[in-house]
Amino acid sequence: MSRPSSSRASLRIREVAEVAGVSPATVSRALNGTAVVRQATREKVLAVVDELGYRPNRVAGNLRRQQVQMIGVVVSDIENPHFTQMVRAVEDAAYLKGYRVLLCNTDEAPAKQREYLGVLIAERVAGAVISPTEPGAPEIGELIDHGAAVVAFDRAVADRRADAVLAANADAGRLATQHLVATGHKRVGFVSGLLGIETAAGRQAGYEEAMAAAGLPPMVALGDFRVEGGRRAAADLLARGASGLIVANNLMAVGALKSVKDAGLRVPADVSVVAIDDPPWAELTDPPLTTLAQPVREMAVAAAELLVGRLEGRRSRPKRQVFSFELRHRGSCCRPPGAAHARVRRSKNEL
Amino acid sequence: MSRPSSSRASLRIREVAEVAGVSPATVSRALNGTAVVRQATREKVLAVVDELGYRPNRVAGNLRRQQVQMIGVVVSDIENPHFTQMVRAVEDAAYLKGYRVLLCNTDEAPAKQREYLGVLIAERVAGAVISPTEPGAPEIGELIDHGAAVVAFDRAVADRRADAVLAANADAGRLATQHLVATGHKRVGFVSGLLGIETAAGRQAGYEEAMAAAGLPPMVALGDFRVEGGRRAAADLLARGASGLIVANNLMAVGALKSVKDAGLRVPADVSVVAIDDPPWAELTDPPLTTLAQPVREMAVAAAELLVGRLEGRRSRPKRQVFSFELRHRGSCCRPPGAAHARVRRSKNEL
DNA sequence: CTGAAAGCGCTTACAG
DNA sequence: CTGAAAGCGCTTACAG
Repeated sequence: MSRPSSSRASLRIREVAEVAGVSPATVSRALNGTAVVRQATREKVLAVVDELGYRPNRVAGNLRRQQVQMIGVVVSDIENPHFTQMVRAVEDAAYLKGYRVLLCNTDEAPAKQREYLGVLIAERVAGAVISPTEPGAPEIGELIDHGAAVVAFDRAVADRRADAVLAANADAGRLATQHLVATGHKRVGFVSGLLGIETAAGRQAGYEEAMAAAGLPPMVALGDFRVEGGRRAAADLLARGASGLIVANNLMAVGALKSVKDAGLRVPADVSVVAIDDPPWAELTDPPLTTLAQPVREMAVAAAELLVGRLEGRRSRPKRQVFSFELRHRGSCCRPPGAAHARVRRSKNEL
Repeated sequence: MSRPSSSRASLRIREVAEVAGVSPATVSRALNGTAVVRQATREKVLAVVDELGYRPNRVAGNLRRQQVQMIGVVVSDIENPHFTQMVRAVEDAAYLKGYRVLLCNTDEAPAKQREYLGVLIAERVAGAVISPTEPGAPEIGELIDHGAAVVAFDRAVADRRADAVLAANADAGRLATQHLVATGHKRVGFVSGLLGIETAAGRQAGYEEAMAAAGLPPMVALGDFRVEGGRRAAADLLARGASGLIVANNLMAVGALKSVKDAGLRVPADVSVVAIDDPPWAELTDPPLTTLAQPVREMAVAAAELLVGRLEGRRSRPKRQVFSFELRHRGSCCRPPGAAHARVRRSKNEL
């Protein structure tokens, strides 16, 4: 049982050494197990450490060892369930390996990304998982120059030295489109994400390709990967007569569902909806949402493993892993309202 | 425009000083603005810094300054939307003040909490926002001994020197109960949280008090604050004939809704449900969920402000702020099935 | 197996 | 306004 003195806060390794009757070097060795220490000496030291409540100052250790057991996680917004899951999985893996997680939200703002990357460089973190807003930011290369292991998540980075864990975004757009087309839809609208973001562009490209292959004209409305933009874009597409909606991410799906309701329409009777991303609430909506799910957890684990692999010194050429989406059939798609169905129907009541 | 040399990674302040023709002290002063530097000198220094791509090593600075601009955020699980919101709001406030956020998930495991608190002490963080799993852990006091500002969030800590931002949990239990009782329910069940967690205990106490005041017998089933425990506990209460369910947190609400569905019952026709916590998906469920919402964002901002206040040196006796819940009427409550209604009704279809 | 000494890369009294 | 020197608290070659 430790019974720390009240002044433990200012304790340095020297005090511990004096009390234990050894040198600071021996205390360090006993504590870190970095060299052989006589059993009795070690026990004495540890007893004194415990008794005094000594807590080695890691900041000093980090400087001396030229090593910081910390990794940065850079995402647009941890409140996006996609990134929440990712961050959690990375934290788990990091924790097991003795690394800490520094959380950085960029809000898709290049300036904020740059600033946070600057912080990661300055703090000399051992590595970073980055879902870049600006994939070509020079700070990413700088971070790598400084010896950090970098894994791009969701979106590639320009620097070729980084590992990457990506999802097959074009496939997602294509699969969603093919699903709606096969169900009988001809007027399939796409609620797109922020222009210039790789995941958004890929998903849209897959959609356009599949529409072209089906001989159908594309209908795209620009969203912003957020709830409100999704609502507006979906409203636009509904006004243009879309009977099926593909929504490029989970936040915009919330907006799109609202928009359908606002228009007095019903899912799926009047409008079929497929969302890309599979948030935890997809099963809870009315009706449950058909989605294209990416294996976020697996992807995060892969990212963490790539990172830890490099942190532990395994060298190899940069790796790029691409994960597949999976269509999860739930209740938000059916045949479009045709001859047998009224085009627009009022929702029964709002409750 | 900077055109950094390829060896910028190993640059130290000394090299910069040599190139600029000044001493390291002057470079430091020019960079930090901690003392007056002649205009021309400063410009020369900054030009060289930019040209060489010099990035001061913050680990060294932290050690020298005896100050780390980092705060720890300790929660059970960032995937719980309640904590996701909290962490995000704290990160925002921290970012504005120049502090970084170290993310710590404890999974309600005292051992993990202790280990992470040990990390925060060792890293000599400036402060921490803690939603404790073990409110009496000695590491909390140690952290404060080491000069860190500590704010307890959601749950109080034993150490009296910490600030606290809490919610009126007993009120939440009471309000939920009174709402169901006023709606006509007599068999109101309570899906409780983990025994020993303050928020769980408070919410349950409010429920029991309100039931007693209404002359009704309490019906409690033990959950665990997670989805699966909520499902089991709700199933138990339904089997015992509950017509109304109060669920002690948002994760268990997901389980409780599943459980109602599994039993072939419908919300609210057969069973009314009130959830404590107001997750983002509460509006999306079928029907939308009536909840007791706490102002998480406001609470997180309050926590961050208390923290920053102490970090910036404002001393005062520990503060304790208690926030109120608000009943958000949505669609998951109505009169219990009485003479006019069949007790059990099959759900129409599952789709 | 252990200690004395150097040094990680900064910042900051101190002196001028 | 600027520089030389000390020192933050560790860890680790080096010597014994």
